[in-house]
Amino acid sequence: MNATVGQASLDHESRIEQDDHHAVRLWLRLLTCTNLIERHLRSRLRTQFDITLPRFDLMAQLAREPKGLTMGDLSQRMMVSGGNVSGIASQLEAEGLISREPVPGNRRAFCVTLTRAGQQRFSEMAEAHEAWVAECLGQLSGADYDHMMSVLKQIKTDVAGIES
Amino acid sequence: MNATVGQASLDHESRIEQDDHHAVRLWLRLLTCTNLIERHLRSRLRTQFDITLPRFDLMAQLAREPKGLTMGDLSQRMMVSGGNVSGIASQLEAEGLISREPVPGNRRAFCVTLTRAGQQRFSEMAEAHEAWVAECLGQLSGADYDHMMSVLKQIKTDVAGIES
DNA sequence: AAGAAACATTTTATGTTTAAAATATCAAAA
DNA sequence: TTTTGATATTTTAAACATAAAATGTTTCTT
Repeated sequence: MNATVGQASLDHESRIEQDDHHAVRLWLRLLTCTNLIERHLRSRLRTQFDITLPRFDLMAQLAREPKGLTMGDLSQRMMVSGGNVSGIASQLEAEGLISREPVPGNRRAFCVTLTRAGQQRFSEMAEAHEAWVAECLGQLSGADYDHMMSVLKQIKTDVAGIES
Repeated sequence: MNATVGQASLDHESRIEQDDHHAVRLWLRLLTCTNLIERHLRSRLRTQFDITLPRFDLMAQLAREPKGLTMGDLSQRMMVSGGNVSGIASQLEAEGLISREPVPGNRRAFCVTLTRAGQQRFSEMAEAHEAWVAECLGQLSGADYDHMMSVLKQIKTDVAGIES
């Protein structure tokens, strides 16, 4: 009894294990893809603009918010630790690409904005960056694109819902 | 002329720009999802097993190849630099979880394998790890799963095809 | 065999990232 | 007021990551 190993004969427990394996396989592929693209973008940013991905990322966040962001905002949006933002911002400030000015009503916070030079520099990089990303993901059909967006949104929700 | 801004009236150039924006949006969502999951797994590995993700990753590669792998193999499979593997392996070796033995026919290479303790330890971690991943990705339907796998495969191919 | 080239790994220097401790500020209650 | 607790940031220490140089081994050519 129970000698058949075909898929139809799998008991509940085995099916769960099977699903777990599937999930891991999907996770690994997801990770590999993301790493590949990230590595590609990182390398292009370095060779073409002599900038690192984290620095570009910080500038991108600021470019979206002309009124500026606090260090904490940046940390949250970039999903990295505060100490990390602190270091990256110091460098960008030293290069004159961003400015950190005190917030009138709150002496704890800094308001970080792109300087004029930073805006200029970023707009050049952003155009190239968009093209590089399109090179990586532009082959997808509209349907594939929509499907990915919706599935990823669900994953995002699922993960956020897990109690830590 | 050309006053209409509806989607149907977009010229070729605008449509390309539009697609580029779409690609960036998909890329950012992909990145966010991956980071969320990676962060989650990293944190669980630390709290439950007091191990880092790179160390777990190295052990996972070895667990799949009972005959062992060389340092170069590990570097390639983990997609990190050789020096990096060297450092991580040293630590795992010091903890007695892996062993590095010379290869009979090739005095340049080392054959890295899990020790018995390493196998034991890894199998405990792997079971938990699978469940955590399933927690993140297990809500997807079979169709969603298949679709993701195929789209990600295509992306992988596309990116690999870009001349660096 | 001798030399050149490729290979496998480690070491070194530099930089990134995180968690946690330290510093300083603010807001509200006793 | 002053204490408490929350907030915003920086600093520090440890792990991780890369590139490039150094070391030793193998293979290929001549």
